[in-house]
Amino acid sequence: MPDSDTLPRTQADGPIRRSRRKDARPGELLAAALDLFVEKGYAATRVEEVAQRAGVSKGTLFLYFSSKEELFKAVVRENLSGRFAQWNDEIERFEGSTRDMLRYCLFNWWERIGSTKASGIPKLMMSEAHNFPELAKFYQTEVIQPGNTLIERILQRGVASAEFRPMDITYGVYLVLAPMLFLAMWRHSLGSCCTNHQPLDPQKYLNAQLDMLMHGFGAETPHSLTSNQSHPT
Amino acid sequence: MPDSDTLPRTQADGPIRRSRRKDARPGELLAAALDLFVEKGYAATRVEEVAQRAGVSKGTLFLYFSSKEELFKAVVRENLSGRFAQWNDEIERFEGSTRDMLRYCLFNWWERIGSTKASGIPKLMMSEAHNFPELAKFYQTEVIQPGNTLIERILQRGVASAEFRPMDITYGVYLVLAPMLFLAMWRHSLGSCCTNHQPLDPQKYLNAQLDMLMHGFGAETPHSLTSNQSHPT
Amino acid sequence: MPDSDTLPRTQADGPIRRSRRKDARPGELLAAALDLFVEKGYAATRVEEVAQRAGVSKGTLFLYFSSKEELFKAVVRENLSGRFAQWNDEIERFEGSTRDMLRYCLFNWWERIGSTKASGIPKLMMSEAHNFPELAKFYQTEVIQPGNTLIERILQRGVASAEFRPMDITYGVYLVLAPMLFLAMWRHSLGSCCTNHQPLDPQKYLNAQLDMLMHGFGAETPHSLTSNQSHPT
Amino acid sequence: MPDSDTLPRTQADGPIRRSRRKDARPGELLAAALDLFVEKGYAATRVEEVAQRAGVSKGTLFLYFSSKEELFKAVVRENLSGRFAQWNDEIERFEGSTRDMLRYCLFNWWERIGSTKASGIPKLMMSEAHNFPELAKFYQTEVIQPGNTLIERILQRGVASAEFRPMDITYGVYLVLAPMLFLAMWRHSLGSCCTNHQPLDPQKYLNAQLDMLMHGFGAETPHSLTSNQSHPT
DNA sequence: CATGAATGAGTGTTCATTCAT
DNA sequence: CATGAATGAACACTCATTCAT
Repeated sequence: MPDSDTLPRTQADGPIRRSRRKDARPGELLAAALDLFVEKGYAATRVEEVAQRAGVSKGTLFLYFSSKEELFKAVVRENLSGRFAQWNDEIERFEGSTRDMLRYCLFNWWERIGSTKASGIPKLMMSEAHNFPELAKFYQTEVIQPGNTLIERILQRGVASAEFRPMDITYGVYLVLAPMLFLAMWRHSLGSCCTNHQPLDPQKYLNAQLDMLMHGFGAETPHSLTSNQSHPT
Repeated sequence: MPDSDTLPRTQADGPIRRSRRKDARPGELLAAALDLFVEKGYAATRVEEVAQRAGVSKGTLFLYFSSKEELFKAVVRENLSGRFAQWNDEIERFEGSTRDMLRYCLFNWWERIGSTKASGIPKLMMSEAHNFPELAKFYQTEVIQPGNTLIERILQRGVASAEFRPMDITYGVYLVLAPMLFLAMWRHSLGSCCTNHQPLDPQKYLNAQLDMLMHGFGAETPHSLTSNQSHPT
Repeated sequence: MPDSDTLPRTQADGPIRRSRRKDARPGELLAAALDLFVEKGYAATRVEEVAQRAGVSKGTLFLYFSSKEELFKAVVRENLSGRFAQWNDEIERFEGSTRDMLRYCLFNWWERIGSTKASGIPKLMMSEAHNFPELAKFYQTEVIQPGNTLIERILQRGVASAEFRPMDITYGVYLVLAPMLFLAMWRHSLGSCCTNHQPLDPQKYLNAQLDMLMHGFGAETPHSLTSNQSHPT
Repeated sequence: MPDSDTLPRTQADGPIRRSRRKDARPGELLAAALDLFVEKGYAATRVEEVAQRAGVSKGTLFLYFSSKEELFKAVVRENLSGRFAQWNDEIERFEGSTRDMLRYCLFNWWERIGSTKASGIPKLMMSEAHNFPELAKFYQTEVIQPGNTLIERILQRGVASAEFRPMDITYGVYLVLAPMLFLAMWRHSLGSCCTNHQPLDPQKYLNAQLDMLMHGFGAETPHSLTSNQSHPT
């Protein structure tokens, strides 16, 4: 799917890449970089290893990305921030109850982000934000703020339609965000190794969190949607 | 007294002697290391800085810890002195509603762990679990499982007393855990830098989460405990 | 017309063909290279920048010059097209006092060489002579010696006509040469950056030097201190 | 001689070197650095080579000098700028004619700077000033300005005592400076290779220049050609 | 025991050079 | 002929680790 065609290019489109016909190279590099960044962290990832995994030389990498930092930013754009435009669209076009919208959002996030390697990026940022303030600021602007705005809209819609009770939206956002980020972090850290007894089924986890949110946000329906949390997908 | 210095060593010299009589030095080193590892992550922490903060030379550090990796492991292990025994006691002795018990637990955790340096340990584990699987396993058994058990007990008490509706306890635990860990990590990473607009007031955050849990867990009270979220402390 | 392309090559292919029929390309490259070598020095000049300024690709540059070093040598050699023949003519035809001749020479040099890009060549040679001894030797025979001879003739003319007092011509040449070369180098280096206060007006500078030479060379001066220059130490 | 004790330390005294008893190391490094910088230029000199020539490892060099740039600055301070204090003293204490003072200065400069490797530094700066504006600014402040001031004082003294005729001091400085710098540059570039025919005897050269200056600066000469310096073009 | 000087492998980045198209 | 994508050898600088004192 030509998702990337609609990506909003926030920077001058990669200072280097010129020819359109051979975008395979940057793509492979971005994939390799995502893998390694998520696996080893930003600092511990060596650019040469990224290049090797993409099957090119170190010099070639710098042909497409002017620095390690730009490479990372490109990874974030490719996997996270570049998708908000589409998501905002989907939210705006969504017809149905805000509860369904919220459910749709969570499970959609899970499918497109949470269950993929992309969910390693938030974990990475949490781990390394302190050491790379430039990247932290970038992430703040490109991911956190759009994400928060997205959730805010949903909550405001719910409050406006009287589905949700009035709330402090700022902390309402955290009520939605925390479970998602926790899930992402868990999968990429403690959950991925040695928690073999009870592997935390994401579907069940998200259903539980969603059920909880419904009750918490719910305005009048006291003990309602506890039955059919099954994910429609 | 250095009696043992004159005794013939009957055991093969382990690479690092952790003599018990002078724990002052290792203690200061471990404290300094905790600070720095939490603040900057494993890779970005320089052993020299750890030594400086502990007031000793780099060489001395290596006298006590044979490598940076060993230092890191020691830091994590050292800070896992189980407080769970005490907490389990407190829980068992607790008289009052399970809702109050839950509230007590969260705010207590915040005061004793979340708001202190100790909350850096979970952050460390989340960040570095991938690179130190043995430590992760250790953390799993020493912290995760006891913690989960503690929360499980609370939930089971609530269900038993019909305060909480029946639930899948396994995922109920995550409903409680996720907001706490998210708070701890957020404060140590993205929340501490460049989120200048709204610094996430922990009290408000925990109240919101608690309110949410109460609604979610609540069995019959549809719109109840929304009044007294004020932290008793 | 590419006739020669179809002819069998009777000579061993030199690594670089410098065909005369399309000197446009090498010419532009040499001009661009001169600019950049003078401005930034040999090491700091990137061949890609040279190619860009000449409007061709990096690969094309290497089509004409087998290496950066060869390019540099070509730049220096190319710009040593002896103007000395013409100057010698002018000097020989010059009618007037030798003082005027000397003045004419200095200001003429300034106009044709010193103030133009050509003054970059002496700077290049001074800067890089150590790294390119062959070039230095070449420069020595092609520029230094003819130049010295030219100045020698002027001085000898002055001495012959009794305008100048007798002198060791060899060092008299340096008296004329030093100020000129100093001016050329100064403008291309320290004088061009950060000497913001007083940008060294070349006219004034040359006038001052010339005035000095006139006094120094002047024959009639009564109490010339030419006797005891011996260094006291 | 404890020259260095009187050096004005313009920066916080070398951020690293702490123990006073082992200054051998920095000294050897500075000597090696001077050698190589002069021989190969700033950019082309590899710090590892400096370290090797000093008999230490690359890491050790960075123990004493925090960067290549600081190393270079230290070399300049050690060999040039650090000596102005002493020279200014000598000038102020000098008793005798200003002509003798000027002669003393030139020959003294030759002995202490011109004839040593230190004279390679001005050449180096001329060659690389464009590429390292930081260094150029440093050199401007630490060497050129003090040097100019020193010469200005001499000239002003001569004018004040009526030994020298009135002059534009700014360009008078260049009259003194140009021959010295030319000599330094010549020795380190074209003069050092392949000019084997006539090796430019520095004593003779300086005497000739000095003689010239004396005549040029001389006050009493009756028919000074100061009138027609106007450029005929 | 404690030090801190010394080390050298490793990291991000640059750039002359090559070569398939 | 001309291109520009690809390369890999360097380089400045860092930092965990060692060891003589």
